[in-house]
Amino acid sequence: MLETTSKESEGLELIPQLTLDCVIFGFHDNALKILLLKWKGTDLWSLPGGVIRQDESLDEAAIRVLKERTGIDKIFLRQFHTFGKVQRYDKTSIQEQLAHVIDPKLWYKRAISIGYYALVDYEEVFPNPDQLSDECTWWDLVEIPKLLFDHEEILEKALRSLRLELSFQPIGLNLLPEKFTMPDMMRMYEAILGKKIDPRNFQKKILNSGIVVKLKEVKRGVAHKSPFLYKFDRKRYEEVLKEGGLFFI
Amino acid sequence: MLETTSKESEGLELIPQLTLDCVIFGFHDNALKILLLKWKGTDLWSLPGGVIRQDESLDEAAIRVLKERTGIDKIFLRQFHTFGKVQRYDKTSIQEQLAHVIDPKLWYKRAISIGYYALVDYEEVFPNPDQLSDECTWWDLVEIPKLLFDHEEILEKALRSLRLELSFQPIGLNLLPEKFTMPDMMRMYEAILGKKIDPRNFQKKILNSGIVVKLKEVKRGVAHKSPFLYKFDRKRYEEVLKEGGLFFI
DNA sequence: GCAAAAGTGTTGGGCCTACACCCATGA
DNA sequence: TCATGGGTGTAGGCCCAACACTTTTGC
Repeated sequence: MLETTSKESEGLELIPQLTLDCVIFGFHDNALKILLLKWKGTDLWSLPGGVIRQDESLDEAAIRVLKERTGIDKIFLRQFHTFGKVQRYDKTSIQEQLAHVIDPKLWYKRAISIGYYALVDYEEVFPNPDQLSDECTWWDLVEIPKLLFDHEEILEKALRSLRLELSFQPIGLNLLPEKFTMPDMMRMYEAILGKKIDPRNFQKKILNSGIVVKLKEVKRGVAHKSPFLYKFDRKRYEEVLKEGGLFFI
Repeated sequence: MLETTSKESEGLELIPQLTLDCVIFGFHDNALKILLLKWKGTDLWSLPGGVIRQDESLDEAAIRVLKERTGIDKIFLRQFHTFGKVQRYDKTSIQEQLAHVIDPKLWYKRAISIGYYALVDYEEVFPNPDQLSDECTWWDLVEIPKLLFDHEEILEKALRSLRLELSFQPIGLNLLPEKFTMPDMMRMYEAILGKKIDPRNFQKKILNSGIVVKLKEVKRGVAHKSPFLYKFDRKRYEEVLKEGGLFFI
């Protein structure tokens, strides 16, 4: 999270003391992944973030940040919380650690940050560092390093919100590729919820809801039995979303 | 929602362009009520709101606003959304309508507002207008007048969030008085959800959850059969909250 | 042929829904 | 005594959870 005027926004009018942070979720290798930035010349990691211009809405700012970091612009995005404690973290320590990147005098005395999370198709993302970082990398949820600022708290809350949303809405259209297998989808749910699911019950439930349709193809080239492919039925998916159709797994 | 430096905060350092709006829910006469302010010398209504001081957290600011309007300081409070479109409403029109109260030159060109909702015990509230309004009054949810700014949208979203929360958590400890009857509680649920509930099923469900205990008293002085009184079992209530115990009605 | 993952059905229990009549009280 | 709202039980269905073996494929 940038809490200073960054190079990319130089000369543009910004909303003072207001920033945003994005928790970008992807799914790969049967694990939930999160996109993190490594600060230049350090081994310090944080969530991607940005500032808000006077001429863009909060949602537009979040979309811009996501586009910059991932190359994707059609994105599932949710604002989940605004973080506004007076002392969100130890600023002095951060200023020292990042003094070689940002002049300590440029930090706001206080910043409020709006938290967004996004679900993206891992395969379509081209991670792209910003001017203050020299790496933008996917991290497995269970291997996340220590994060700067209050980003562990933000991540925690994003994950809780995602799990809640998953509990009463279909999710996944944005996390999975166009065609996917039922075990893929199930492992996505397992990764998000952090628990094992019974494959028979899962399949019944998903098929009953009608949000996916079975294709007349199987996935070839994988070892063992070839799994069927499915795709989302977008119309039905939207319907279930609108109904607020309960959807506990 | 104040979008200018108001008298009450004169001389205090504020976070620029950031405000907060509160949807304060109460329950009375079997109806869900909302606290609204009438702007001085007008018949224009809006939600109570305020600004955020540099030395207070967002939550503290919300608590301060609630305390000022209701006199209550132990309050059930939820941050539910941050509203940040570039043009949240027709500013020119608002500036004209309120020109006699606020110098049009003092308005921010744009303000972002953090939405909170609160559940309070109607009986304990002493509604108290702020410096810019001459009335602070409860309104029945189904009789709400047109609201200024984008406050109808904010109210709408607050209600959706409240209903969602009601669906998977116990609620009501803060809306009902110390002792209440089962029909009271049921009508509170009906008022929030906007639909009829079967009294037998409701009672079973609530008693099963263990969040209330039956007292050895009945409510006297009401016409017709005397209903039993109940009170919340706070310990069990907190437990169910933590479990995230599902709680659909 | 063997190892690994995919695919698939049934049963029991609990929970939710639907539904109607009697009772106590104040007026 | 009457009108009004409070209090209460049961039966059916649906959904959910638990559970294990066969099939297919690549190696």
